[in-house]
Amino acid sequence: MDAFYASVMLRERPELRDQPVVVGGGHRGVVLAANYPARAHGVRSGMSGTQARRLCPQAVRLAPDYDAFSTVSAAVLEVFRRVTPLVEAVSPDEAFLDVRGAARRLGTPVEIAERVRAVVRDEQGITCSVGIAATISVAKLASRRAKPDGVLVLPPDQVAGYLAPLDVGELHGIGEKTRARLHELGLVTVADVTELPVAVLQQRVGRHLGAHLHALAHGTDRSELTTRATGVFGYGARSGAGEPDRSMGAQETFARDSADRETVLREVLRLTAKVARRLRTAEVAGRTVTLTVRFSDFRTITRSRTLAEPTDVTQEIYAAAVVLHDALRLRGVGVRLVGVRVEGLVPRARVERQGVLGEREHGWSDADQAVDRAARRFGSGVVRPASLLP
DNA sequence: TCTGGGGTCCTAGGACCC
DNA sequence: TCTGGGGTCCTAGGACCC
Repeated sequence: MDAFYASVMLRERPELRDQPVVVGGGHRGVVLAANYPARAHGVRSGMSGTQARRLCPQAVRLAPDYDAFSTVSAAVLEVFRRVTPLVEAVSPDEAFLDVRGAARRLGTPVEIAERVRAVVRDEQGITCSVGIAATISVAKLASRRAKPDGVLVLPPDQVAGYLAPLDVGELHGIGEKTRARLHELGLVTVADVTELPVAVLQQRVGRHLGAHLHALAHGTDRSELTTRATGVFGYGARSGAGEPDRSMGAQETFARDSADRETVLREVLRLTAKVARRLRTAEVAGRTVTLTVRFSDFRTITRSRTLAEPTDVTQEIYAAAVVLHDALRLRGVGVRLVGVRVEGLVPRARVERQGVLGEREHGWSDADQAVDRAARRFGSGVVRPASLLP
């Protein structure tokens, strides 16, 4: 989707279309999306709201409507799945489609692309762009270059010529750090990389990255899709397609840094409850609990603990998080953000709970389930720990 | 009033096992 | 005068993506 979050918000405010509009970027926040007029002023998603306001003070700032994003995201994913079941959703607003099997039914890739674009436009009122190629990374690059509202095809015989003059940083998967490192090595363009044998690349940047970089530069990275829909507002898991997620987590930046243990732990509990609920909804449980703490100076650490068996129980995850927190002995250190993540997820059906002698017949797991039932019936947040009451 | 939140994958060292 | 080699698991950090 083109400028997804901004485009969705502008459906309700069409009069703002030609003005610079920024979604998100409130107090301590970053820009979720900027429409093209705002981008003309240099505003980009991911940029701090402060910086965006400096670049474009006249921009209209809209608060994100996550319900709308989630609805549109699911609808667009459905449009993709009408084309092919081979969909790899990479984010709420983007996916790879393997259309090799759809040709006889739906026509050439370009015809399929135009059809998808028309349906998304007509049904959802937003525009999107499509890149077509034989591999993931080249398709991704083509779609970026097709924006906004366009289609770009890169046939295999044109890939090498197209990639050659580009900066290595344009390759999908080569970020800021790796780009800088490659530049230091004298590898500035994709052509510079293709001149080197894979063994030399591996020797210079490491075995894995070297092989990956070599494939990216030659346009020969993977073409098979993973149907796991990661972090896409949970729709992948809910639709039952593909593998389960590998981890689930939640984190939040405080409105003001806090050095108070009770305040920090209250937030940890709130985040834990949220994550545990998502685990239960997805019918998975996890063994490793990771606590993330970001300090006032932005230094960020993680501490993790692997339990004897997977859990989806709020109090068990929270207990682990508290142990991790207290082991840090923060005492008066300013905390900017805390996060809780559960990894090593397995389907709950596969978890055999080990009985403990003397254990109560009913425990926290029953409490969680009761809370879940109440939430389904009366809305989330109707039952919560007393410490989280306002 | 600098710098969000959701993820995946890789690396590297140490413990542990055979 | 000694301490191999292969594997897995755990932990912490970091790069990257949107």
